[in-house]
Amino acid sequence: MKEVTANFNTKEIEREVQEYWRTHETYKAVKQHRSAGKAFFFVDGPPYTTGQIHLGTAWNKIIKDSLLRYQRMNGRNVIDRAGYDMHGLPIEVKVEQALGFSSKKDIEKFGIGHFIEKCREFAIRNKKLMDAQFESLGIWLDFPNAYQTITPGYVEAAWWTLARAEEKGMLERGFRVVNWCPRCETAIADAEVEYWDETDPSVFVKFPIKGKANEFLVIWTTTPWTLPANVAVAVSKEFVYARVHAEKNGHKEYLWMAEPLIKSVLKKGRYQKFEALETKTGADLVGWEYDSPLAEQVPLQHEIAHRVVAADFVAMENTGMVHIAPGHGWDDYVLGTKEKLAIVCPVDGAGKFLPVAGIFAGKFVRDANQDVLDALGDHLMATEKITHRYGHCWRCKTPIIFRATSQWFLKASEIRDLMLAEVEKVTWYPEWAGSARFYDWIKEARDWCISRQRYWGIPIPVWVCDKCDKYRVIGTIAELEKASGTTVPDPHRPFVDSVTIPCECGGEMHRVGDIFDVWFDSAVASWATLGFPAKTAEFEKLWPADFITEGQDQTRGWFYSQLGASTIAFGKAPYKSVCMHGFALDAEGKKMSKSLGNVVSPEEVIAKVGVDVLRFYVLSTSAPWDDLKFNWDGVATVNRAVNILWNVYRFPLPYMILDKFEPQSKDGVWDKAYIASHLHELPDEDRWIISRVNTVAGIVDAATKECQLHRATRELINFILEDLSRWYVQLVRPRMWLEGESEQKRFAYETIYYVMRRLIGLMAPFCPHITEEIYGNLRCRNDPASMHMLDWETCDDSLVNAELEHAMELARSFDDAVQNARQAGKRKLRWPVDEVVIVTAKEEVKAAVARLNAICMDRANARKVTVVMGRWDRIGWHAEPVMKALGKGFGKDSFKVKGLIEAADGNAIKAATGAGQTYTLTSGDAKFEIGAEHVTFTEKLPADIFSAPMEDGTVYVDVALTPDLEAEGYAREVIRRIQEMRRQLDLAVEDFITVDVAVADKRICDLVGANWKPGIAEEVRAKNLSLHNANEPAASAYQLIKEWDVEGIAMTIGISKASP
RNA sequence: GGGCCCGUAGCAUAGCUCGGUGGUGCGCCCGGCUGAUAACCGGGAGGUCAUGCGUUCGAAUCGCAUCGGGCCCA
Repeated sequence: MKEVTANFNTKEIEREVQEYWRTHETYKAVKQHRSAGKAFFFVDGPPYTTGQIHLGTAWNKIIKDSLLRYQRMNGRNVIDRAGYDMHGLPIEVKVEQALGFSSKKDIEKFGIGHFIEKCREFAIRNKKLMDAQFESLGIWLDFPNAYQTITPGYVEAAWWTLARAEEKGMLERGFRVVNWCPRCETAIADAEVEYWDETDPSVFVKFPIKGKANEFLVIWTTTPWTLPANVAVAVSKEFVYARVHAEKNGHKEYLWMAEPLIKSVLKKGRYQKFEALETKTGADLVGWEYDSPLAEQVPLQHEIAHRVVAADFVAMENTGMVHIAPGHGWDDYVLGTKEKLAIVCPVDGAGKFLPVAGIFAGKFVRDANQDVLDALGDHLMATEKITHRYGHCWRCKTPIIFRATSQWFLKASEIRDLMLAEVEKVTWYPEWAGSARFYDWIKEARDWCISRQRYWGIPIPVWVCDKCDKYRVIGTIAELEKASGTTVPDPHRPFVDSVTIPCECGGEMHRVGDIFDVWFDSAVASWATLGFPAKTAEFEKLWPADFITEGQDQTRGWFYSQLGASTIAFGKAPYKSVCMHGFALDAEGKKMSKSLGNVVSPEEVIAKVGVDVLRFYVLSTSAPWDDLKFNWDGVATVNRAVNILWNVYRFPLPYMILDKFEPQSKDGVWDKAYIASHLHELPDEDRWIISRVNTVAGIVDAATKECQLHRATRELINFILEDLSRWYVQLVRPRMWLEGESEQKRFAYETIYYVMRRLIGLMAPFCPHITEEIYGNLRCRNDPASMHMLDWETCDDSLVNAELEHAMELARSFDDAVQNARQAGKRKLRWPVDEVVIVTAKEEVKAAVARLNAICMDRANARKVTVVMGRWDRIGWHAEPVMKALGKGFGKDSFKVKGLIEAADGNAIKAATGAGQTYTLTSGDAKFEIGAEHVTFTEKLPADIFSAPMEDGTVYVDVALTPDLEAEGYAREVIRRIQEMRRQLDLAVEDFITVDVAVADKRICDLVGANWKPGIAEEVRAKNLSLHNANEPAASAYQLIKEWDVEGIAMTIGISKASP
């Protein structure tokens, strides 16, 4: 053991500990140590390689690390491979920006191969940056061996999974409407669409009814550019529609729309007169034919037979008639398929109209809105603006469009029930994350469009014959090599694009151009990380995962994508338990974002308070599943608690070292059995703190098992502050100062040692650095080299004494009350008091005070601490007049009587009225008879007695001084000042001094001199002490002379270090 | 528009499952200790428990509605 500095420098300690771990390969050694244990298969949700971790990412990994360290200490062989998500559009967009590209044409010109190389470099560079950031957080995951979604083996896992989907008929090639980003020129998943407000046109358009002159259907839309793709108008069967005769500026026409909406629509169209002529239900309208108002300008529209159809999604708003373009809307598409409407999409991947769109050809769709309105001419009935929520591409923020294209789908909707059944088998923390949130999300599951028309991703392993259109899904690289007769060194684009497979029909199969949705990459992580399908042994042994934990945003993300892929491939959930955690927000509960300028980075926190404090803070400040409102005050509070831990640890070290203390050990290994075998000899405070640390261990263990990390860490912080620092250390201090060999001191050392070892064991999963540092200093010669190799210890019931814990709680409550009462009586703690009395009705309190009497006396600085059951006879009564009764009984003498009652002996009045008699008050000649109705009583304390409530009782402190008490009080004042001066001279604890004390007041001087000279000399380690009455400073030359004012008495004290 | 979570002193939170005088920490004010000392400890002030309605003898807690924040969805 060595002494440690008072300046608790977390950063320095953490740097040293991490350096120690590095040079001793501690992580590896710990893994080796647990390698024979039962496996605990954890799958790291792969962060996307953006290069910069934020507070939320740090929190995520801290939760993982804490729980995994807990599992390791419990003997589990933890599969802890880290992972990174390294493909996808976000990286492509970053690289495009770096290269100054604005469209896919730029990429194709640059060369797909070159572009992918840039993306790969970007991903790998960022992965390395993030490795370092995670490791600086003390995260013990296998980073050097992290799974990366870009490796051939990983790609193969995705291919294999798709092959299973095809086998089971879950893969579908479909011409369907998808969310489409016109800038990225790719389909994007529902999950990749972000919504915010956009302002768009809101227009009412007249469609001429076939064969009826001057008669129209009125529809409403916010996307005029979809009108060139209109094929139908939808109505609700139940709604009532009306034929309206409308007149505007002398022009008359007939309009059809939902009857309840006539007024609002015609007002918008600025019609001066209108009149409903007849009504029909929607069902009656079905089958009506109409012409497109754009037939002239758009050749495509000539081909289409437009008609009215019924749909259940039509709402009673706008006109009650909905424009249907099955190529540009999801509902439209579904309806179009059902009604066998033409599904037309005259828009290319870049969002520009094709030649079939006639006059609009080449125009970008959103720019074409005005052109369409112009082209509508008289058919445009009204136009205004509307601001509504609109979808955008998650990466480039471009407003999306809906576009019917040929895509690949996994039929997730067909396995919905199986997924729901699997979700119920998973253990969720908290329970509602699964039963409510995730469950509801899966109920809505739609087919999953997995194809993207991009470059940096896992190529979809589907080869299509250019002759017979038959397709084949390739499951492994070996299979591809065999089928194609080519070696495949890298399964990425563009290389795989050039690999062809001969078809049975004699034609040649080419790979489809698409890559996977990047969410599919991480979806296969639980088996890809085990090297499956190339290797199967580990998979068979370990899969599915024992545990995963991620943020609540992953409900729709990784929790779902994994479940979907796994249910398709294996028919079951890929994880057994899931902890869903919250989001890291700023102090106001707002999302941290660069634009708001409220971002706090983990580095910033670490720079101020260190890693362990950050870890302890994020774990203790909120429940994992609640959002974390980051707050610097909270960080400072946790920092203080950790600092107190450091002080508690540091405090006994100098004494232990001075006494060459070694804890009981066997063969150089700490033997904690000492505590159990000596328990009955230990003083109560030792037995109490031993009991407490075990009780706490039980709570921490139970909480951690249930992912209640906030409860575990709060319990620990509370133990450090309340039990250790504020109580045990205060009680045990005098025993540290005992000279020479002493059993009591030895007990204190062994107890402190035990408690510290147990405490750092409990804290190790959460604060791995400071616990390692303390352990490194405390450990015995042959103890394991690292704290993290020790086994987890929960509560040892044989060391718990609930009765003693409760008794001590009462003693603490007593202590608080005494301090409170002393404060009221203005008697400092340094001054002894004669007696403290506790009045209580509870036997428990009496027993506790009897058992812990020495502690109570010491804490109260009292000569006696006694318990009175029921009522203490020194408490008197004070009578208070009841004016209402006095007025009735004494009339105009009331006020006189009031004064008399207040001045009278309350005890006497109470005795008389309590016995049913009256009490006579006299004033001059007047006599007044006081009855029970005239007075109420309050307690009256004798002078010098002050009280304060404690748990189940009241504490009374007698602060009256006797010469004896006064002598000790002054003696203590003198001692304190000499000690203060010792410190000023920077003397060592064991140094001796010579002292001269000149006291200006003769009475005080004699009082103290009579009995206290030896006591003072001993306390301050004085070889010579002279105490004399004088008004002048002592003449002799002392190293330090100071004048003091002690409670109004002038004293001059000189001290010097004595020669040894 | 829908699902889930959250709202308790200046700040951060416990209590809510299962109704019975709202605790704690930080900060603030006052004090103590002085062999943990740039440390430690005690006391005090500070609350419409987001708002409203309801159930109940009694609601922070149960129900409904509204408002605000977060995540997700349409």
